[in-house]
Parts: sequence; C-alpha cells; structure tokens
Amino acid sequence: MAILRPSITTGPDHNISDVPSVVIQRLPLYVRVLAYFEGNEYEMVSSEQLAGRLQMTPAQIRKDLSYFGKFGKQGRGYNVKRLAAELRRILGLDRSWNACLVGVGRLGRAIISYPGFQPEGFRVVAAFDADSALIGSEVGELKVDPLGDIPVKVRRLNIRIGIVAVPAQHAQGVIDRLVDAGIRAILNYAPIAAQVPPNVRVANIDPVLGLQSMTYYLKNARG
Amino acid sequence: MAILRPSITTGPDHNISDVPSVVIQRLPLYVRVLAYFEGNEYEMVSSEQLAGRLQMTPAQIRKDLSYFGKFGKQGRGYNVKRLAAELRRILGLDRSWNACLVGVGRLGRAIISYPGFQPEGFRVVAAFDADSALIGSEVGELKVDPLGDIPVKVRRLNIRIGIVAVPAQHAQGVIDRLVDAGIRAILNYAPIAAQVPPNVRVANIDPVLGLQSMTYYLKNARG
DNA sequence: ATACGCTTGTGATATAAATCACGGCCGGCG
DNA sequence: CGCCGGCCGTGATTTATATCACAAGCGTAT
Ligand SMILES: NC(=O)c1ccc[n+]([C@@H]2O[C@H](COP(=O)([O-])OP(=O)(O)OC[C@H]3O[C@@H](n4cnc5c(N)ncnc54)[C@H](O)[C@@H]3O)[C@@H](O)[C@H]2O)c1
Ligand SMILES: NC(=O)c1ccc[n+]([C@@H]2O[C@H](COP(=O)([O-])OP(=O)(O)OC[C@H]3O[C@@H](n4cnc5c(N)ncnc54)[C@H](O)[C@@H]3O)[C@@H](O)[C@H]2O)c1
Repeated sequence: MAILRPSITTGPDHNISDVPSVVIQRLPLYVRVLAYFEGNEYEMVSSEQLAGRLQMTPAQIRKDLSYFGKFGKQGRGYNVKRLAAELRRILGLDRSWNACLVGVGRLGRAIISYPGFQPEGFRVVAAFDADSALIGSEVGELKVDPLGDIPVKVRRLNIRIGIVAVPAQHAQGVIDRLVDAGIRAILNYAPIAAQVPPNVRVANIDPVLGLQSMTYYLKNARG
Repeated sequence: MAILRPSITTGPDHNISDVPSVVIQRLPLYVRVLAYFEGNEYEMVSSEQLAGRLQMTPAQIRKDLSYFGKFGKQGRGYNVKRLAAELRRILGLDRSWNACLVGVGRLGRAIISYPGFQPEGFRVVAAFDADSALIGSEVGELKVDPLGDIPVKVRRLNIRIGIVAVPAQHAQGVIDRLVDAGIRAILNYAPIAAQVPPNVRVANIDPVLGLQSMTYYLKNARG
C-alpha cells in the first residue's frame, strides 16, 4: 500500500532509465529507514524489518532493490551500512547539491532558514525576487538578487535545483525562467500544475491538496 | 501521467468507498482548475480543456468523474460552476473544517499564520505544545495549550484534523495521542512513516523526499 | 425536421504496479 | 560435512490504473 512518497511530475511522458519512477520515489524512504536502523546499532536488516517500518510488503522492497543489483545475502538480510551507502550513491546523495530560491516572502524566508535541507546535502546558495525593495537586502546569509541574474548565478554557482515560492500567478513564469537557465529539477510550493518540458522534474509541495482529499474520507467516516 | 497529487496514507489496506483513492486525490486538482476557468469567465469546459491544464488525458478526467455521476452534456462539456460545486460537495469542501496544530516551533508558527488554509475552509482553532515555557503564551490569535488538553479541545471545538509539526522522534507519540482523541485525518510535516489504524488518513508533507528522488534524475541527466 | 459537429460516459482493452511463490544460497549447528 | 531455518532475487501471476474507442446525446444550422 502506498506510503509517504512525494509526487514528482515531468512534461509529456519521459522516463530516463527503465526504472519506474514510483520505485525511484521509494528509495529515499529506504534510505531514511536504514538511517533509523543504523542509529539503533543494527548491522543487518531483512526486507521484512524494513517493510514493517514502512507499512509495505517485503517483496516490494526486494523487487525495488533488484532494479539496481543484489545487495542482500540469503538467510541474513542486508548490511545496513552498505545498503544505505549503495542507495545514496544510486540517488546521487553521496554529494551535495546547490539550489536557488525564487520568491523571498514569508515562505521563502522559512525555507532559507529551514535546517532540514543542509544535513541531507542540499544547500540554498542564491535567492531571487522581483520586488526591487528586497533586491540587495540580506536574508539569512544570502543577498537577494534580481531575476535577471538567474542564468549567470545558476552557471557560476553550479545550481541544479530551483525552489519556487512565489504567488501562484507568477509561478509558471518563474519556472519558465529557471528552465531556460538550465535548471532540471524544481521544488514547487505554489499551488499550480506547472508545465515543463519532458526532461524537467517538478516536486510539488501542497498541504492544501492533502487536506482536501482527506475531507472526503472524514465526511464519509463511520468514526 | 502522474500529476501533483499528494500522497495519502492509511493503516493496513482500507478504502471506505469503492472509489480508488488515486481518484479522490485528483479531485482537488479538478476543483482548482475549475476555479481557474471560473475566474476566466468560462461558462463551460470540456474534459479536454481541463486535461490540458493538468497534463493528463481527457479520458481519465471523464472516468474519474463517472465514479460520482454524470455532470456533463454531450457536445458541450461541463458547466464550470456546477461541476466545481459538485466536486466540492463530494469532497466535503462545502463546509469548513477545524484543525489543531501540535508543535508550535518555527514551522508551527508559520502554519498558524499561513493564509492558504482559511480561504479553502480549513481553520486552525487550537495549538498544543509540550514545552511548558510556551504553554499559555499567545501565538497569532491562539493560546498554546498543553498536550493533555487535546481530548477535551478536540471534542469541544469539533476538531477533525490534526497538524503535526514536532521533531521526528516525537511525531509518532503525538500522532497516537491525536488518534486516541478521535482525530481521523492528520497532516504530518515530520519526516516519518507514521503508523496509524486503518481508519485514519495521513497526508505527509516532506520536501526532502522530493529533492532526494529528483537528484536521481539530475545525476543521470543528459542536459 | 434532419443532418452535423462536438463531447460525454463507459465497457473493453492495454499498461503498470504489486504480490506471490519458490529455487537457490547463506551460515550455523550437530 | 551435510542438514536446516531463514531470507534473498525474480519470473509468473494478480491486481490496480490508465487509455481506447464508440454509441448516444446535445445544440445549432440549414
Ligand atoms: N506549499 C506550502 O506549504 C506553502 C506554504 C506557504 C505558502 N505557499 C505558497 O508559496 C507562495 C508564496 O507564499 P508567501 O506566503 O511566501 O507569499 P509572500 O507574498 O509572502 O511572498 C511572495 C514573494 O514572491 C515575490 N514575487 C512575486 N512575484 C515574483 C516574481 N514574478 N518573481 C520573483 N519573485 C516574485 C514577492 O516579491 C514576495 O517576496 C504562494 O504561492 C503560496 O501559495 C505554499
Ligand atoms: N515538511 C516540511 O516542510 C517541514 C519544514 C520544516 C520543518 N519540518 C519538520 O517539522 C518539525 C518541526 O520543525 P521546527 O523547525 O518547527 O522545529 P522546532 O524545534 O522549531 O519546533 C518544534 C516544536 O515542537 C515542540 N515539541 C517537541 N516535542 C513535542 C511533543 N512531544 N509534543 C508536543 N510538542 C512538542 C517543541 O516544544 C517545539 O515548540 C520537524 O519534524 C521538522 O523536520 C518539516
């Protein structure tokens, strides 16, 4: 049964490798659970133990992993440290990634000071806004730059990820500019279904959508 | 192709109605797109127009809607206002819903002052924290209450939704308390795979998971 | 009235994803 | 050293989800 995997979008159907993207979206969950077991001094874990903590079936975990190789030992399970390292390598989490933020409003400031990205290897290294009153000001450790600087900064700072935190009506335009500047991965907080070319990924963060589908079940609930 | 739908979880397989939960998760998207067309003075829209803005196929939209009834007219499409109203009714969005927040830290404060919930009918009417230094203080228009007050407040204020914004290691415990108090829908910001009974829904908000799967594609990208 | 262009609603079909189930290997133990 | 409990890896199967494709209905134009 489905678990807390995020929703990743692309333009018209496009899967680089032949690994289904649902599988890719589950790998970070495995990394996280492995970190938990590592913290609790486990040396080996079985697919059943992993599955238990994620409310899914052991077979699914084994199948998922089998897309990438053979990491376990029959009768023993998986070496926690090794599997975690392998998965991180597969996902590209064995390095750090630079991101830029567009839209330095309330949400944008919260994102800049959010301490959850850094430990996972994601760094916000530039911030852009359209408001000339903001441009040039310091937010956190960052100076706010005008949108026109996006292409240069993206290139100079090796920025690969764009984070969008502008009002909905400006989000598509901002996303277009990021894509034009060569960004291929976007974390979008605006409540829109962004249109992007097939080689660009968008991860949407939208608490309202989640609430709006839960009310369906609340309404019909028997307690 | 998949679109910005959120990820909703439950305990062991459980679908109240026979409507697949993927369908339920898409309905809020339709509501949102309809709002767009309504704002642009459309009286009627076809499934093709709706699909275009969501990057999906017209057939899928029609199929989804057919789970609930016949809302369109052949040759004409759907009446924007009526379909929006029907979907809102189906989702239970034709009323307002009270929520409580647990964890009044940085994120919790941002949630309280987030202006995106109110217009959609979601109201945060209570806030709880374990820190005695915070209890009793005012945040926004809310007084921070101790966790022990959860059951009473939930009952008194008709709270149906719990929002969890506590550190990961305390999240499961908080969720258990919410469930004990009768909460059946949880918006969880903590990076954990919460364990809940089958009749409880959890919507997870986790930007890091999104980033971590996008890096897979970045790593392998051809530009 | 009738014909026509358009778009729905839906059974049939195709594709995708999850689960089953079992052969094969591991390592410990007698 | 051979047996055994346990668990992986994976083809086969089942289940879920998406798409196709078309009869039927609507409204307009002639
Ligand atoms: N998904 C979530 O959890 C979540 C939470 C809060 C807000 N949001 C969304 O994030 C967005 C921002 O919310 P906020 O509360 O920070 O709003 P805000 O008004 O405080 O900030 C928006 C910022 O974007 C800037 N901006 C506007 N147009 C721009 C453009 N074209 N290019 C660059 N910058 C531009 C503004 O100058 C401002 O600084 C909204 O779309 C909101 O719905 C999402
Ligand atoms: N998903 C997201 O977008 C996102 C963004 C930011 C933070 N987070 C997550 O949200 C959580 C909170 O982050 P933060 O930055 O606000 O942390 P914080 O430390 O600023 O706030 C945490 C609050 O929770 C309270 N708390 C601790 N244990 C509690 C308990 N058992 N019961 C009730 N309250 C308790 C603390 O007193 C504090 O007020 C973390 O899990 C973090 O990873 C998620």
